[in-house]
Amino acid sequence: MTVSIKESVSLPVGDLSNAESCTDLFQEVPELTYRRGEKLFFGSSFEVYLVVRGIVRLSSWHGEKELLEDYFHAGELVNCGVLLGPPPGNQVAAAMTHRVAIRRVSGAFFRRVLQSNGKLQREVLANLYASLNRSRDRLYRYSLLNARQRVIDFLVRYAERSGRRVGYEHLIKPVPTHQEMGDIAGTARQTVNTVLNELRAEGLVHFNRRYLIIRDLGALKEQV
DNA sequence: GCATTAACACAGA
DNA sequence: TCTGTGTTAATGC
Repeated sequence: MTVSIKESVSLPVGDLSNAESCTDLFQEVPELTYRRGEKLFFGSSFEVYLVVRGIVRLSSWHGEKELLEDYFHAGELVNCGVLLGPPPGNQVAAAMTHRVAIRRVSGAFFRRVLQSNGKLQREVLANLYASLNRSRDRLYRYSLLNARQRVIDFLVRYAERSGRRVGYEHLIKPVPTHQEMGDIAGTARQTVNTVLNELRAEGLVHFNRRYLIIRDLGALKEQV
């Protein structure tokens, strides 16, 4: 079953066999925007998505329970696996931040371009490898870290991935909600709140609804 | 003792 | 006024 919330898949035109980067494949297709929580797809998707703005969360459903598998920032590709085999069928991709923009092309089109472009093949492999590593890291975190450490680990990773460096500090803006941080860290939103307040009391972070500043990323890392 | 669940207050739409 | 979020207290494992 393929169900897309926003239909109208358009194909890029022109010769892309010499494309320098995977993002080139998305240049001709229109940008689609999503509000927080809105679904990019559910069930199976045979398309590949480029995140242009915001964060996309990918999760899978197992009966009544949802497992957050991965999340993707601007510039990253979602659903790359469809280039190598059929999608699992129980996945949901949704906008995790306020305003998410993506572009998408069909997996079939993507595969055609890949066949004659070794550079893009290596880029896709690197992308899949990075995703594999994130999964392995998540397994490590769930089995070896407690809730507090997982929240801190999330902060460090998030800051390094999409935080802005301001002098010795790191600015996270906009701030994910405690609910979202809890989803990613695998804990309750109340626990996230408790940990953040402890870190604030220790002078390691400063935050409000609009932004979060990590005073000392190094000191934070040592707590994981 | 740690983490989740419950309960409540508050802010923004 | 309603929904989502932040905070604190109670409960369970």
